[in-house]
Amino acid sequence: MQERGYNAFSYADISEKVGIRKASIHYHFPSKSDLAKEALVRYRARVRELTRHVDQQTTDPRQKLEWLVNGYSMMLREQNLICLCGVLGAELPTLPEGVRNEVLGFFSEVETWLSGVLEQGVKIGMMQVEQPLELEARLLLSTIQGALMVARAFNDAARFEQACERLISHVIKKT
Amino acid sequence: MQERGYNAFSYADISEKVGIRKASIHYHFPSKSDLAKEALVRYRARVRELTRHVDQQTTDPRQKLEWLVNGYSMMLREQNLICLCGVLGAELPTLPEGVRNEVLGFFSEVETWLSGVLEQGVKIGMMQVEQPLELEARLLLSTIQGALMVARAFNDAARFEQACERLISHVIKKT
DNA sequence: GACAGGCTACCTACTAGATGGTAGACTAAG
DNA sequence: CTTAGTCTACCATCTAGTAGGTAGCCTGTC
Repeated sequence: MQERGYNAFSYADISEKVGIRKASIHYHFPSKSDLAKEALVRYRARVRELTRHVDQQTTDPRQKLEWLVNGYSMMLREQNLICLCGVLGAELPTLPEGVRNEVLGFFSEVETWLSGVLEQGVKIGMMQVEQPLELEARLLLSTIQGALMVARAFNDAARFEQACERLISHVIKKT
Repeated sequence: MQERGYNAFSYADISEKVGIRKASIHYHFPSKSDLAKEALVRYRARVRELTRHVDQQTTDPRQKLEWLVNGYSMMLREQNLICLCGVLGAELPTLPEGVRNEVLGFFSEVETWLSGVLEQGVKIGMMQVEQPLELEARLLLSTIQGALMVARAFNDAARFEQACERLISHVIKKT
């Protein structure tokens, strides 16, 4: 799903990969939207875990941002994958409502975390933002998603890293 | 295709919309990839026309960027559509090769144009970039694509405009 | 001017295979 | 004996794509 999107994977694909029959997968996930929803719940939990871990490991806001970027960067380099919600976001009008809501929830959650990081950076005088934090956070999320997509298209993970590095360095000015 | 992506539209959908039978569409576009390729050729031509028009209308590089952003913004507001190549980029691993190449070609072409605009801005002393123009152009493209996707997800075109405005104003510093 | 051949654009009817999903039997483990 | 998990076998529907036919138009030839 993360590789091919919601509309381009099937129960048969999964059946082949995990080695049990289609019907058995339907036993665990009655409908495709159940399956996708569960995948999203787990994906969100994983990302949440990463941000929590980062929050514990450092107080340096810039480093926090870089850690998130690094997480995506590794996924891109090692598995050629972009953000699950980036893929699904592009297919949004075709998704069942429950799935759509998970994707939107993910975006909101990440934006909220990013806002918090920026707020902290401003508070300790390390960053200087020029617009409401919320808008800065949205820009960060958008660029991450777009840069992942374009970088994978060109099979060039450096594109992603450079774009994020550039954005972090210059949109958030150090004083 | 621009709304739902490559994998979520069918000949039957088109047949219904244009009022001729599926087989007749196959007469004009034998395979789905032919159809998609042709759509991309025309989409690219449209965007190329826009950039050419912009190049003729103004020499102000900032205004040029804003015109491009405006083009997308209108598409988003009026038809709820994001960039065709943004949608297809997310599905890239599932696309036939010919289609994939058109998408990549589009990205390259836009990046080249953006580089040119930035170069001109630097030359006339209106902009000040801190990295190779190419990298700045890539950042712009990535943000445009990502911001379109996220903005449509939240059904909030202002998100797209704000993100682009923010990026144009601050990544490219006026001297 | 008539007529033959070819061409364009469409049609109906079909195919083989994939899709998400279900019914009901089997099996192993507690 | 129950139950969770798997299986085989099936279903209706949709998919891209094909075969073959037809109506109308253009063009070259007698």
